[in-house]
Amino acid sequence: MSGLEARELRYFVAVAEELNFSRAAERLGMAQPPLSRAIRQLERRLGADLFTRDTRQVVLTDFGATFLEEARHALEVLTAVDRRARRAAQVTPTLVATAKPGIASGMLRRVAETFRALPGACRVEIAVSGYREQADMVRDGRADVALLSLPYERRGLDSEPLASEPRVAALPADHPLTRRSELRRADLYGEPIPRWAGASEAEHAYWCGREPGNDLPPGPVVGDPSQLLEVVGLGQAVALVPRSVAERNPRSDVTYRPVADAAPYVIAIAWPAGRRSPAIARFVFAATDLYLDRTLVS
Amino acid sequence: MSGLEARELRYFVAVAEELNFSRAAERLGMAQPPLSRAIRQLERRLGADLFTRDTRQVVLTDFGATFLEEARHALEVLTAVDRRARRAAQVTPTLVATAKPGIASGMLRRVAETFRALPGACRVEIAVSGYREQADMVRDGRADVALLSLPYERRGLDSEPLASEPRVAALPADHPLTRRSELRRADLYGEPIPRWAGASEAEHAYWCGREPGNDLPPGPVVGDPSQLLEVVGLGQAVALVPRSVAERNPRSDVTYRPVADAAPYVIAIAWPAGRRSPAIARFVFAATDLYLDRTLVS
DNA sequence: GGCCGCTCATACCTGTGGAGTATAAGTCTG
DNA sequence: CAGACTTATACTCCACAGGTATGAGCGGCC
Repeated sequence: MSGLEARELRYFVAVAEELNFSRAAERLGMAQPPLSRAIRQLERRLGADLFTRDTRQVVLTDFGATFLEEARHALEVLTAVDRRARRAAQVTPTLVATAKPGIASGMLRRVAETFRALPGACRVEIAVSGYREQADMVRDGRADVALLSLPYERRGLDSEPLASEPRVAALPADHPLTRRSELRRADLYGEPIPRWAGASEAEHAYWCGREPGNDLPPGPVVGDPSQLLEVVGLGQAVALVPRSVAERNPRSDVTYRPVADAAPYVIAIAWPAGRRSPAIARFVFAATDLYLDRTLVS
Repeated sequence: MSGLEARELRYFVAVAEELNFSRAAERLGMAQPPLSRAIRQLERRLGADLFTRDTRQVVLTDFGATFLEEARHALEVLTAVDRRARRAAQVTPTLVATAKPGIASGMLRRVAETFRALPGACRVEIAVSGYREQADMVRDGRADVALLSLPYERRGLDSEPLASEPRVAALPADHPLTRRSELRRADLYGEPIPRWAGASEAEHAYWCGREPGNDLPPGPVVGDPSQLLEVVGLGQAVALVPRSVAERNPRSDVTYRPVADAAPYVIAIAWPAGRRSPAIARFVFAATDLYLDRTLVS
């Protein structure tokens, strides 16, 4: 009756990931028998087996597989709460903000300055984050707010768009389309388009300038803008990039052309869903006050 | 180092709600001293006090207040995981679906029928739910999916719009506007408009036919459609209602008129964010297959 | 085929720490 | 100032998380 305990979830996830009680126990810094017992107890409490195990191998049941997602989610929330609380508990409470490297870090600095000028503002720390890592940092509590670009994975986040800029096509310098001064999305259909590493279907569709669900042209997988431009320069693909990226990366082997009907590049501020602490609220206010409804100038 | 435990959060929330260690302990079915100790320990682990207490009264610190929101959220997720897991563990796994009473329960029955015809479908239970309670039921795990109407509180939910119908103005029979055969939103500006009990600003703005943030006319608070129509019939307010509500409620003291530019009434299917279990996926598929892009006929 | 190596389960023991009881100590009230 | 309320402290206790030793099932291998 007493409800799930976080410890049980941590144990279960470890076993589910290792699919081996001994290794999982080692990872948890405990012995194997109590771990086996704890899992049995969890199974009794839930009312169904999580694993089918013989002495040779352990596999998740269907029920175990769905419960694994649930358990991971609950633990993610729990660690995020823990991290944010520990940060808020410090003698000098610190708001951690993060942004994608590049343009947004300039925006972020300015938002942070505005925030610090507000009454009741606290210390702000700007955390560096890898490409596309911002949303995860907010979700797992390593950061309180993030500037990130659409379309990002919104699950578990509240957000507010701040600024946008048009996207342009990056074409190999000798591509036939460079003869036109302006393109439309449809002109790129059929061209290979790079896929961002780890991008979801919806994100990839956005970068291709298409609606999700359509067949998407295959293309090389890239991890950052310079890789992307390299791939374009080599003639292996075409791509849609924010105009500011184009302006900061003039290359003789890449030609940029406006795309009239491409959805703009949007930068939004995001924070943990529903967690509008005073500090976060003030920071979001500072950001929207500075940028809302203004077009991003490169 | 070992991370937050659910038990600690339950204790903390109980004390924060009672603001009294003895009563909280009683509610938790335990004695007061261990509860005091547990809270002290939690405070040590987090690194700051949650309460300021003298022997006469207990009050939340600022830190405690923000942590209360966090703790409630984490516990909500945890209980939801628990409830869904226990349901999935049953010998006959059962998907629980809910909807607002009225039109949607008809839709829900049909979606459930379609779902049951799919290969691999499980048992479906249709849960009754109070007005505006559907989203909460999904969030706290009492239901797996819900049919609800926009704009609902999206936090923690994924959703897909299913059907829509136009909204019409409900006017007192002797109101001057009844002389016109069709209205526009602006015609209602300045009229008192009922406020749904518990509605957020954004929701209220939708029911007023206005953008959020504008000044909203004050009006009586109502809890269900019949209350709302009563208030309109008495001449105390005007309101926007879905056309089907108008058709099912002919009243001599209320006159309905189309409103050309009012945002339509939208019914969506919602499920726990990111938790796309096979059963939920199939149910959402059944719903979109039946209704997507069709206009709701009363 | 019998041995070995690997797994998880069972049995039993141990110690930590969560929870109980009794009581002190503080503060407001009449 | 006594009494009614609080929460905190000091202890005792025992449940249960966790450890150790060992059994038991299943393959692979010489």
